[in-house]
Amino acid sequence: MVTLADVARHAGVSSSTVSYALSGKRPISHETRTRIEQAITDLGYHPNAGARALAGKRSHIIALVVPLHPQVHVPTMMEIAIAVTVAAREHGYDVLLLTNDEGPEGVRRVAATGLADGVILMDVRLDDDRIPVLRAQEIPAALIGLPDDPTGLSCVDHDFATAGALCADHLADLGHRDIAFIGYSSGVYRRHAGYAERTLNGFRARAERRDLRFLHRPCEGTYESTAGTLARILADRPDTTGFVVQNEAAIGPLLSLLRASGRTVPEDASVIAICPEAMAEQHSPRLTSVTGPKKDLGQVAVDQVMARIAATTAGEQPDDQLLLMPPELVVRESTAPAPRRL
Amino acid sequence: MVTLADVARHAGVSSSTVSYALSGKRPISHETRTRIEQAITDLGYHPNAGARALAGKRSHIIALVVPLHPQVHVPTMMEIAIAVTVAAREHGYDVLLLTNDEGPEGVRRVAATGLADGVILMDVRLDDDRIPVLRAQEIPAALIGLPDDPTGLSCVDHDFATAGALCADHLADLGHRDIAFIGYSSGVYRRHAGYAERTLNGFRARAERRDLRFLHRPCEGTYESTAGTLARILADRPDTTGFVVQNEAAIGPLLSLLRASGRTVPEDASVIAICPEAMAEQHSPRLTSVTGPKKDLGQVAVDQVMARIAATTAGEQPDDQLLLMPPELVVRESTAPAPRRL
DNA sequence: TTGTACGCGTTATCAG
DNA sequence: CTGATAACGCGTACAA
Repeated sequence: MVTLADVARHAGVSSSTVSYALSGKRPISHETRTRIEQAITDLGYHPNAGARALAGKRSHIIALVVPLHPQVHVPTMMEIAIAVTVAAREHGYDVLLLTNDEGPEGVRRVAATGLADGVILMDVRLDDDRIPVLRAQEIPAALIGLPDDPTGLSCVDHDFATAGALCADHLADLGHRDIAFIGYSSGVYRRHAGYAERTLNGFRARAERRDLRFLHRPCEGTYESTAGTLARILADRPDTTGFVVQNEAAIGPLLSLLRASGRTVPEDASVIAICPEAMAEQHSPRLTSVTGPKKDLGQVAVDQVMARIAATTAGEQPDDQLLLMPPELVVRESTAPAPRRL
Repeated sequence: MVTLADVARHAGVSSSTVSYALSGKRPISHETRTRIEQAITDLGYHPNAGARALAGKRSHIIALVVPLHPQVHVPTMMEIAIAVTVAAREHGYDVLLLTNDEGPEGVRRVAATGLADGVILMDVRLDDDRIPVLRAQEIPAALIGLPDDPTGLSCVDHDFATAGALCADHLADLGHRDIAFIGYSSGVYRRHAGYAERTLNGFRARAERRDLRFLHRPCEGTYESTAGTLARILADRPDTTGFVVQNEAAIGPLLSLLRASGRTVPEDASVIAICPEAMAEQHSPRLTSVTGPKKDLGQVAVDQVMARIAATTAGEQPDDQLLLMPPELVVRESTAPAPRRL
């Protein structure tokens, strides 16, 4: 293995000079700098990560904790994970993947051993048991999701309440009066996943203000459960003309079932989905949707941890950030004015 | 920070004794062992990862390289990633997530800096440019996928050729004569993703032996592209009664479209999917499918890298493993004997 | 602008 | 069974 000392010898300088040349923490004359660079490529030097972590007290690694049995949409999760990884690299950081089966202990472990300089938590529950660990370890952290007490933490999430409200407004504007909200499986609501509750609350509040009658139905998302859900909705409220879907998996089945029941979208029924754009574009008809912002949550979370790491390194108290990113309503082909009552 | 020396002092032993007590690399008397354990919990000691990596020459980290813009099914990818992470933990290893936008350079980087002790590559192409790097760096590696030259490497993948053959056999056994194979988007075939080609070849060979007439059509998987694909198939071969689908995204649309065209599954048309079991169960009717084995590819890949790391550590030449895991045909509700010709 | 020298926390060798 | 002690490779305060 080629060490920094080897490079120093080859370039005829001291090892500290090489170190500083690499870190840029003090000025180096143009000449010695080029000699050092030459030596580095000649020898094929790569700094040793372990030694760097030991001496520098920073591992240049952040941990990303992903849910083990994701109730959330997996591709969305993966997209965030990838965005985190790419964004971290731009800060010279690598990403350690942790699954939630280690539980809070996993977070404690990577923090206490110094394996990670910071942590990003996905799929945060309102009362999340990993949060006390973050506080106790005083490790820089960012949450993707919103716990019920975010003090001392940086958080980022979609503004799901607004997303719900946008759906209600859009359907109300089109003259729909009876709306069905098809949500995630009931387990998600029971687990107190914040996003599900917040969407529903935002929708409910706006729906009431706009004098909408509505039904909320959890749904597993399989074809059969969606069929059951839809049947119950139509039995309970035959006049339902507007559908809001938050369960990505239920979208395909729902469209299929509406068609099968003789209802044409959007002439007989309007459907609005809370989902990524790509998914909205993929269906037929293309779906009117409420979608998160362009700038990825993962990217924001990385910026937040980096800010906290920087502050901690500087001996300062990092300040808490709380970012709820506004969603956008994109009108496509699946919503239209409510049909006239017969 | 609590160090090993602190523990030693507190327990009244030398630091080397503590180190050995933890690693188990030499016998420790029961009494001192308990004193040490006591001290560790009293002080809340956690070994420092950087120091461990530096002194021990092993980081206890493996890198997992995931595709950036996955042409493959994302949930399947995520499942593998999670399986890798869990399996690695059981060996005392953590997983570093690398995306492919760093290209071969990313692999070089983590290997050369000693950040990772081993590498697992996903979405391996037949002629993959990361493989030369693995060979040059002599880093323990396992590939999920099959390159055209696997010498010096350990590989694991589904036996896609057999999967294709099983599909052909099952439909032939049921008396179908005209089959359509709906595959991944054409880009996948152009990229020489081994799995797509191998499935098709396996299917083709068996289909010819069984005197089947068949059509292969790439498909993007959106509702509209699937509609186009199906229309072309039925125009070209109106007598087609059997469908093999390898594109997960196309399954939902295909079922929907067959229904819309007045064809009942399985009475008028049989559909067999090459996909995970959960997905096959999710559709209506539940799909006859060819599915990978229970034991996860990720788990196997981890075992393979661990074996190579162990061999390398012992100064031995690791032996190459090549594991093609046999798929299973599960008959469900979507296939039936071919309809009589009218 | 450059060099010297020490410390980071563990592992492993060599004595006892 | 246990203790000293020398690496491991790099960062940085201090000195020049």
